[in-house]
Amino acid sequence: MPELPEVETVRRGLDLMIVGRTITAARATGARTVRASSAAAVEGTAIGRTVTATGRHGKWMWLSLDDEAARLYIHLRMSGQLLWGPSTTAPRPHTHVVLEFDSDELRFVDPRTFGEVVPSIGGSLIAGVARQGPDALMLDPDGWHNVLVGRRAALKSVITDQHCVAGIGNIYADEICFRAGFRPSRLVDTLPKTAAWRLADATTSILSTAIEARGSSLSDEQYVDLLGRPGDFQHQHRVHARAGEPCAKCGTAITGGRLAGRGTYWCGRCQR
DNA sequence: ACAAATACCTGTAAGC
DNA sequence: TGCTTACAGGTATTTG
Repeated sequence: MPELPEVETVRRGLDLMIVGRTITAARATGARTVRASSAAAVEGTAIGRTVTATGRHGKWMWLSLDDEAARLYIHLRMSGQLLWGPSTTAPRPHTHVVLEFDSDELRFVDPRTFGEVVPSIGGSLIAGVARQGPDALMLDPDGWHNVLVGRRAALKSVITDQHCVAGIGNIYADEICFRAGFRPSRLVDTLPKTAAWRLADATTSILSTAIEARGSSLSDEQYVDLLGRPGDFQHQHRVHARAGEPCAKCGTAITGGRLAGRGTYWCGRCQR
């Protein structure tokens, strides 16, 4: 599922492929994908404009366009994909928004329609982005202290809450908890004073390594990059979806369970 | 004010 | 074989 490393991989692809190019046509046929505004608003914001830059905060990414401080914000949620290729490529089911760049096009494909494309004009932040906590890659130990202080919920619940810290989802939360040595269910107000340092180190290490590996693709291959290629970081997962396998550090079988309704994995010996 | 549960979706896989 | 059910999970909303 697209979390910060997958979104960043797609954003870097967009940087290479479409910055400097002009949108010659736009079609928004998926009503749910443009539910925050309308098909006309998305198409009208896009057509005729040149992409000047790309950006990302947490799991949101955007295209900056060349006048009126216009932007197109994109969130893939769980099953969303952005795919780039020649306009002659066969159309895929569940294609909800298409941006044409002469003979190439960018397609937003999303079977489960949780994803969104949101236009913005005049430099105003859209609501979904304005509510986000600090980006997970921007947090130092002091920042982590501020995320944790005053909270009592389970650690995994806090670090997957985008209002607290943006970009970490179910997969990377498990991997970060493992690297930091804390159980996902550990209540935040029982953490030691070193927790902010350990979480800062674990998060920076896991996320930056995952970006280098171009993200994680699980068995369903829901996540692929702009050119349809899966990522490689799933081979470096230590706990996520590895119930019963030996822990890489101590050999104890990895435990699988549920926390806050989500599949959760940890080592009962290395994580406390 | 905070935390837990639920709704929103479709494709896939397991169980009977 | 074919049906039903559970599960996958991000986030806004609802409930506790």
